[in-house]
Amino acid sequence: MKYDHRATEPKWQKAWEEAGVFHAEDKSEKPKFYALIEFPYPSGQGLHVGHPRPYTALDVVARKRRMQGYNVLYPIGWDAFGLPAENYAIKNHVHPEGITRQNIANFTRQIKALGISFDWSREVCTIDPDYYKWTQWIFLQLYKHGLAYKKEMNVNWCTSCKCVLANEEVVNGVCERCGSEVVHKDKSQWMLKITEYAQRLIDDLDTVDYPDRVKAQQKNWIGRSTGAEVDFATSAGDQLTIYTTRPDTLYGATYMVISPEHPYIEKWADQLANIEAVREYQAQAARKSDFERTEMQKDKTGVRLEGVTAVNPVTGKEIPIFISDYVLVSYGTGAIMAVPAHDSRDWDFAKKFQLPIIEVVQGGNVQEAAFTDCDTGVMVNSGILDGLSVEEAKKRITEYLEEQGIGHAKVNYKLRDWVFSRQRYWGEPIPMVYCEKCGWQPIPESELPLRLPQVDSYEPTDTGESPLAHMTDWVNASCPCCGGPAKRETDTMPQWAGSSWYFLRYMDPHNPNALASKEALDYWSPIDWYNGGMEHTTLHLLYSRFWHKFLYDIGVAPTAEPYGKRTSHGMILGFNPHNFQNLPEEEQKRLVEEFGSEKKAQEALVEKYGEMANHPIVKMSKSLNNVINPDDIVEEYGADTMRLYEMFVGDFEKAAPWSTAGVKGCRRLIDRYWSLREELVDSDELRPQLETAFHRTIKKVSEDTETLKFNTAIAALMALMNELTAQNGITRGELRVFTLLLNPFAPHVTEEVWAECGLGEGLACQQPWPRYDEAKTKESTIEIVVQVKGKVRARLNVPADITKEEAIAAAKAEDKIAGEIAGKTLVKEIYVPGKLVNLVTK
RNA sequence: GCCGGUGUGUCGGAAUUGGCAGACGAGACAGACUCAAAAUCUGUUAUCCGCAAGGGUGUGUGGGUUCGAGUCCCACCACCGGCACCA
Repeated sequence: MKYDHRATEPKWQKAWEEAGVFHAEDKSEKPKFYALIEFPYPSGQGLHVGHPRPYTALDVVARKRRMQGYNVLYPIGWDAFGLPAENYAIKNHVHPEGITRQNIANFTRQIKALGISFDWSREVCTIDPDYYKWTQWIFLQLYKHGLAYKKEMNVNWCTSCKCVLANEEVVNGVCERCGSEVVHKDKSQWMLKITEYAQRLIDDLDTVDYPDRVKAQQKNWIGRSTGAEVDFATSAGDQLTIYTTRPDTLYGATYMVISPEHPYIEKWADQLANIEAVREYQAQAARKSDFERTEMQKDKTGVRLEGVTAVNPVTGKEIPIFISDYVLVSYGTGAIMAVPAHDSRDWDFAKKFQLPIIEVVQGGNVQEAAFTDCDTGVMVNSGILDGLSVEEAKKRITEYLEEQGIGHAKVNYKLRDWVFSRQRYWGEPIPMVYCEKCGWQPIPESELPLRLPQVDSYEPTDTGESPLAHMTDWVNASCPCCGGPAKRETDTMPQWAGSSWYFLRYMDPHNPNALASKEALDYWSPIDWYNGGMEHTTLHLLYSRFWHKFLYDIGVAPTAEPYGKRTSHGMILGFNPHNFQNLPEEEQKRLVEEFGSEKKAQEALVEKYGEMANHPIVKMSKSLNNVINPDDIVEEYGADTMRLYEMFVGDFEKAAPWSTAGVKGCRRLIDRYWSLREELVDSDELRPQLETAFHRTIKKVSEDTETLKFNTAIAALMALMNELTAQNGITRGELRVFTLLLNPFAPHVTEEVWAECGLGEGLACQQPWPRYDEAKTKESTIEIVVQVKGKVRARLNVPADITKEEAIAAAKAEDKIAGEIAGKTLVKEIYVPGKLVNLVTK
């Protein structure tokens, strides 16, 4: 009888739910294990085949942990505020909450059909007032601790979303979400002082188990650099302070540059002979979008300030000051000393404006190009620094600046404070009111949650005002301080707010008095294993670490870091139907005939479909018609097959293309497993000829599931299946072990076999995980390879405990080897235990 | 430009970290079953020379270290991800 997944899978899903086997216990003698996946945004498209990959991976781990005797928390929830729902709602004149609830229902159905062992009793949803009450509460704590402030800022503005963006949300000068142009606008915004945590966000990476690429990317984003601030005297009387990472090159500073937004320009306006030209340049710079600015990178522009000059504090020479947009107002002090000899940007600028280039570090030809090497050069033309190395000179000059009181060592970060308000409807209201008399005031905690009001129109406005601003009933409030009239903040929080702490709510999801009880937080923290996408490394992952550190500082969270271990999965991609390699053979032939060669044919495809045609594997998209719907796979092959395939498709950490042929291979494993029942032998033993294979497989599967090598774990199960098929029949004991090993990957069919064959009491997923005996993973006889001068010349079957001398003697005695080495001098004999003998002759 | 990563059969990918390259799966080919097809089962499947036994070559390229290199070192090429006028 064929395995019928359509009947079997829902049956067991229901059985698990009724038995409540995946509920985490609040109080338990067992050790705890908290596994977390990034909770999904419930989009209108429904589940993508990419979603189940991380869910299944941690499900395998969670199920195995339960079998190993852990109290496992593996929760799920919804990151449900967000722009796509809002935009869809606007377009179709419906309320975003309604369609979001529908999407959640659809996601729930799809995820449940996969048999993931989530604890659904702990489901959380960021749009529930009971949930966002605590998101708002955290905001109030941040405010009370001086970490949230409102400030007139030059911010990123997405022209399509009509909304400000955090720096982390601007990618290559365009909006991370919609790809539209990002321009700069001055707006008053709520900001969170993530910069206050910059150093700790770097340092504590040493205490957590994250992939190196994640740590590197976060460090890179935070962008710590060390250098010095130096004061330059100016003819206007003001000190102009600059930041440099190369204080050693101070003697080579031949001019200065300040950013177009630098406040001194206004201050000096009266003294500037060419103020019109300066103003014109400022206006130009302001008009440029981020995208244009990066495009123009190489071409340096600027205007010299006529009427004000500075003095190099070590050479005493008078030097000019320029404004240029290659100096950013938001980094350092917004002003630099320019050392064209040793900085390529300054060099470009100096060449263009014919400024002097003075070599202060020997080792290059500074008239040809800037010499930026810090490791080899020796200081010259540098007074007290002459003869020193760059490293020594940095130290010496910083001491000197401090002695003279004109500078000091300084650390800078690229990280900026987090722009936290959005001019949109569908987000958590910011619990603040503005009173003419008292300024910004937090609303009392007793008034939380501050509910998002129902509105008729929530279209974003071009003026940059939130749609909530039209809701006068809601906007008008009283000041918690003086009782007078006040207005509510009408901007809402960004999507990243609710996801910055959701993992704490899972620990105690229904608590009305706190975001979670102290006992729950103490028991479950930290998260033992968090898996998520690389795309969140400098967004969600960084933001949530920041919030968690804050909650730790105010005594709410018990650990300084939220996640003990972080892993990342690769995306599931699709085949590009426009790439030559993916075309049907006949079509390939036809194109080669038409265009002359494969290369020409591919070029023609690029001509027709664009640059993207060059990539054989691409993201799935509707327009390419290569989207796979998980529902179809579950329907046709079953959830177990889907799960196995997602784990088997390739290296978990790398992107992998979906292949329906590959899915069939996984279904075959299930069918072969299913048919084992028909030859069941009533014995609890592992037969001797299979004992080693079983112990090895238990070891392999146990280990590989800990290190994300799900693909090789499944390969080991397939290999064991091949060995089983080669034997007649299968014992009850063998089927029991195989069933338990396969259970975390394919929970439904294994549950069915467990019950049908009466392999034990209770559910398969509640059995103890199989153990192996290290001694039994080794064969009694082994095959060793005999090499002569590193080339394989023979193979020998020998006892596993053979000594070096015996092995070499056996090798030499072998006919073929004897012939090879006859008459030659043996210069070396190498024996690698259990592996090989290598005889080196001359 | 800077940081991180990858490169292995027709394809997805293995290789206990320096020790038999190509596990496992897909595809293809052949055979069995079938009136036939599908499904299933059994074999073959890196490549070159050879009837065969056997031998040569082979992990992006070029060098090196080593008895031995996919793995380590140096240089380079290609691709992917992140950052990017951050002083």
